[in-house]
Amino acid sequence: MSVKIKDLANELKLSVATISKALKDSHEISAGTKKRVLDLAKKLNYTPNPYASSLRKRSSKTIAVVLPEIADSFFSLAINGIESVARDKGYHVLIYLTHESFVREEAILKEFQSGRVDGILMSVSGETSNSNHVKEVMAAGMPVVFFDRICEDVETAKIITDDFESSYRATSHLIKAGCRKIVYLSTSSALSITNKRMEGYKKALTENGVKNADAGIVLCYSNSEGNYKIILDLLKKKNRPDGFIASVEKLTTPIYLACKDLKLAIPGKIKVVTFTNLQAALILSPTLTTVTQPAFEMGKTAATVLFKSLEKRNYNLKKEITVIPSVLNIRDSTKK
Amino acid sequence: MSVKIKDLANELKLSVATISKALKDSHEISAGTKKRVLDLAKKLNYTPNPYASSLRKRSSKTIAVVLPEIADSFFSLAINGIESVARDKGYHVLIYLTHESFVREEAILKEFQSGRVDGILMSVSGETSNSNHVKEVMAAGMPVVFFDRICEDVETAKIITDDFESSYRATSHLIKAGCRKIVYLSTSSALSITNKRMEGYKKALTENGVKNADAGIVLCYSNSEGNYKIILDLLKKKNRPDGFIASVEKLTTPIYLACKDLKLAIPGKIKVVTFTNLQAALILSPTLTTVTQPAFEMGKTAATVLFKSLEKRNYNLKKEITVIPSVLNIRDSTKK
DNA sequence: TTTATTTACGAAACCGTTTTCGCCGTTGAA
DNA sequence: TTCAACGGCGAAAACGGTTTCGTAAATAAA
Repeated sequence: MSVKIKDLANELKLSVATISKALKDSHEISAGTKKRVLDLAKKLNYTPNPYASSLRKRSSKTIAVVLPEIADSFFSLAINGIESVARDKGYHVLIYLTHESFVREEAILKEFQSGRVDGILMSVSGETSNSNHVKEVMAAGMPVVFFDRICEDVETAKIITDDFESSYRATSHLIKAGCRKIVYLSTSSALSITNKRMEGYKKALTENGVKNADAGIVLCYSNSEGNYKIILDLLKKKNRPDGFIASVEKLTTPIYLACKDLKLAIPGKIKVVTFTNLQAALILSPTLTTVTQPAFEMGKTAATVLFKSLEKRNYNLKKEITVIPSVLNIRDSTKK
Repeated sequence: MSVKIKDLANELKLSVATISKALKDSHEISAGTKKRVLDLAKKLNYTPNPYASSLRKRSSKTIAVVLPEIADSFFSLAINGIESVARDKGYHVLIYLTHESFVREEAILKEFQSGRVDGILMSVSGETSNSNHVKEVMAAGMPVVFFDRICEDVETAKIITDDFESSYRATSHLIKAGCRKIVYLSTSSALSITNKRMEGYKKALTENGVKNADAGIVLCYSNSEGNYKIILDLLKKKNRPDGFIASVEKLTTPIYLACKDLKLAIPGKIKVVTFTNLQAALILSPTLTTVTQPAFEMGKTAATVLFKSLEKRNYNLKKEITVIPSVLNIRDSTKK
């Protein structure tokens, strides 16, 4: 059994109250006593029981990070950002994966009513179209900060990137490179970021005289083989696309594979741009034009905003939207 | 303030003891009472305070995962595996990143003396050569399961892959493909997995008559530009290597870039194999021969083993070493 | 009928900290 | 000299569950 305050108290002939105060450098305790306590604590290797303290203080010094999955390099980087500031602030971070399932997301959030965490950072699942579960936990006094995949109708802080603009830029770039039949490959249609990206895509098209911009939007399922098949079929059509804009990282492999298998040259026959943070974009052949999101920074500022609200109790999280721009890295896959 | 057992007790004119027992379906409580309690609990949206319960039961239903970083696709997959079984078992998972720093790792482990978690899954940092911090927390009764990057001198369960054999296979494959000057690109020399891989590499070389196998081992630093420079310099030498075996994923990009910049054809002038789980290996050009580790499975079984020891108190973690083999995916980057 | 056992529940201790409040002795001001 | 203020500490009540133990009534065994 580990050493507790009581043990220190017995050893030093002091009360537990005194020990507790001494350990947190209270002004009520004399310098001499403090030193005796600290020395003994170090000697006996005392570490406070976090659960006792959390129970009494009604604060856990831990936050939850709720994500769809970590398969994507975006979330890997985001977690790194989150963890780095959490560690600075002395917070612990619990991680929960929804695996893109709404019911899981609901179940996870419901648990947070209990006060297990002091705050929540989340990126919603692809199935999430309803935000009652989030509103409920917020109504119970739990601060929530969204990053990347947000719920637009929930009034709280949101850290996003310029999905509309970057998609608009990427699409415009394809058009300037000579594409006339650009297909936007999407996954979940429920997500606000997907929709914003689609809007950016559509705006670029309509600005360039394309009537039916919706026609170029193709939904891709989750599993890898299915997506390959979809893309392959697209490319086999007589009126095949001459440009792809892939809204998620994992579509890159099926696109490149399908083009290779059909011997369609990139960028000769078809140009490609992907939303991704993969470093390997540099060594694909051709090198891949990407929209890279500021994943690390988004995680970092999401955490920073959350901690700000945890530290100052009257800090208002509502309506605070931070936009960190993505960058379009033009490479060979969209060469004229 | 959220609803607690006392509230339920008052409402139903029962004692808190009865409520507590009813909620966990104790045989001491009649079916009728149980139903009344459960119904009211659901109606009032009661969620138990985890800290109160953890304090009393001296178990937290949470585990810690201590990792170097999540930059690598290996750890992303491993976390997915860990989380999936943790969720099944009703456990929570705290995540800690050492960023390859030994002092961080020490500080993190020290915190676990307090009983914040019931068990630890870890993959040690690249700087970790000494295992006292692990032994210390284990001496305090905390179960630890290593996966992938283990401490060999700590007696506990370890989930590893066949680093020696897979490296041996990869190197032999390069030799069979005609390579005579194979360089092994390593990062941390402290890690047991790095060393095992080096041993596999050396065995393959010496079996094939190479005298000074150590000469082919090159240490790469952590940052990307530095590694690029090292590789570039290697390739510029008059007696340049004709084969690379890269021990970590992140070396892939600098290798391909350097070869491209020097116009050295892969696999014509130099053949490459990398330890990686990157899906993009399929679409590199040439496609990359890889040693892929069973990352998801390793995470999953590490968690499974840990939970087994948590459930049965007398379960012996010592000496239980599980080896899950890696697979060598032969692709074009090592073509004859 | 008496005794033993079971059923269904409550009182209270307990987990390890934090925090309020009160006490005693010393010091400063009046 | 008296009273207020203060410094340094301890007693005890929280925090919200869990668990042990006791007990009264109901049932079973004798």
